[in-house]
Amino acid sequence: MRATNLYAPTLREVPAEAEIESHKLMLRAGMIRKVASGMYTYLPMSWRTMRKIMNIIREEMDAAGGQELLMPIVQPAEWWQASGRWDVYGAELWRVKDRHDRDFCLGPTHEEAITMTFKQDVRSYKQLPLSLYQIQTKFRDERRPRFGLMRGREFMMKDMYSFDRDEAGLDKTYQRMHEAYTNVFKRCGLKFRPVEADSGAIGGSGSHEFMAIADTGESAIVYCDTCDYAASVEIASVPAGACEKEAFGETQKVATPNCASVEDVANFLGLPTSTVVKTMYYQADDKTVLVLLRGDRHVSEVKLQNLLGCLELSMASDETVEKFGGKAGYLGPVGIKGIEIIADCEVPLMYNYVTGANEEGYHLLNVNYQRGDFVIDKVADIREVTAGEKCPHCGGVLQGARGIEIGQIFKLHDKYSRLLEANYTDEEGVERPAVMGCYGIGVGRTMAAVIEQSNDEYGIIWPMAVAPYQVVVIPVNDKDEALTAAAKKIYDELLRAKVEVVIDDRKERPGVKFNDADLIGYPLRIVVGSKSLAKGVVEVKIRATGETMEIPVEEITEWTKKRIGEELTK
RNA sequence: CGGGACGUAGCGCAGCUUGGUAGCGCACUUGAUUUGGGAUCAAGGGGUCGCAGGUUCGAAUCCUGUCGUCCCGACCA
Repeated sequence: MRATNLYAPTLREVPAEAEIESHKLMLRAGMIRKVASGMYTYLPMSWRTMRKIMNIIREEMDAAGGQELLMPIVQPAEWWQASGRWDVYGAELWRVKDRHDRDFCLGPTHEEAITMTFKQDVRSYKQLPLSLYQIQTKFRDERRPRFGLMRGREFMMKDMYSFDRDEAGLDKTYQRMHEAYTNVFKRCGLKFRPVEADSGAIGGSGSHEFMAIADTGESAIVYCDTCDYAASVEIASVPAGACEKEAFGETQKVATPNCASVEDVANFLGLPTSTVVKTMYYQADDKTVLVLLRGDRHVSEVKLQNLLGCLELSMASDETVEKFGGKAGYLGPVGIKGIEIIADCEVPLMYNYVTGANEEGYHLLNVNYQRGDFVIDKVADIREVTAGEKCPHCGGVLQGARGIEIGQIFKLHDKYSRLLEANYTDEEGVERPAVMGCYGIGVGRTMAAVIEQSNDEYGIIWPMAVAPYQVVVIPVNDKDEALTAAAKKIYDELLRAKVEVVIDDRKERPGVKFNDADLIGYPLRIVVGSKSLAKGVVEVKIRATGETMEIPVEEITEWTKKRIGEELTK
């Protein structure tokens, strides 16, 4: 490709809308342009990379027994009503009507669609197991699209669905997909970790998220430094440690003016926040519950929602709180009746702690559940784990990190096959629902994650396997005919050798070409200059390491092919 | 959905407080010189100031509404 024809409109200045490095670089390198919030046009450079990532995914999915198909983006409302998700999915489901006023949605995922496909044609255990996948545009009307391709409303996703006869079969398929995902992300050059995760609105249990490690990641994870345990903080579970036994102190009401937060109270009383028990009212669908937690802990709303089995969970309003006898900012469990009280596992083990007095400006000291100061209806693990705690598997120390969720695998079991009646007949002639799994990869997000992990002050540093082009050839002076002819010859030879190469034949000064080459991130740069040419060599620069070397002109094609081969098998 | 901010040329911004008919840098076009890390000079082109009302002799500027965009939070495969 000649740079004079290449549609890669680079920018010197960063558009004001971009916040994180991958978004800025994709805009600056002329890879994407925004159409509306959360919707982008993929210009040729990003689409080449997207296609490479999709092909890596295809190869690994096919190797793991998958077969590619393509379902419609638009799906009838009836399918979603049948699975119950027409109501459950909420405002994120992008609903549309046709001219007859019939309801449809733009597919955010395809469990219903694939299950309906399956049930049309699969009858017998002899047809199982079966794994089907597609790579397709998905729509989710996100509340807050952000960070460019990281969280779009329209995005590219690979989604695979597996059908097995039983749980044992699903376990095998799931494991195989776990390995396939590991291969995909390795080949993309990512630093990543599979973590135990919540299965969310999709339903089912048993799930791993594949997290690309990056400080700008939206998800917090913990991982063990001595074993392979890793989990999202929302779901990570560490057993509550017993507290040192203390004698019950006498409960006292103390004035704590203007101390409406745990931190204020602890500072005011000169105590650590871990000696406070905080009280929160949550609205779970139509029901209000009271939640108790050690003062320095955070509620995992995921765990709480799973415990309560509710669709919507949010903090209750001040009016609701007061209806139950609470006083916002000074909440406590003592004397509260008529509401379910849920305590995190740590709370019943604590002694002599501080709670609100349900009276503005007052707290209680030396409160003890074990003495019967208040009641608890349910004890459960409802808190987020923090870095520094003990690994639940091996006792090592948990480390904290942030990650970009680039893939997730779920065990769906028979949730959809039962609801949509996707059954097969076994050897005994008994009809059984197929046991399903689903496996997603965000293609654009994977591309963004690669950039997020691999860039410097000059631009993108593409791993060879996903670079839009592998090599750029830069003639350094467009007036020197011998030089441009030599560059053209090298370019033609590389093309013949099936190298993905761009020649920067623009009438620009060398500095402009070098800067664009760094910004776009070609893994290899071949510079043809008059001084080196006089010596019969060209200069090669490796983008990733910055190292430069001189290669004789007649060897450059072979050298380049060899180098690309090495990079691709690394 | 709650909180905050911003919409002026393709991009980055100034002008708005104190109303007088729009400006800077980059990019773009033409010519000349220049050619190993974002050149120089000269001459050009490009904007219903997001949109709609209102106030005023006069609105980018003041008022009201509306749409869009971004950030933080909540939420989310």
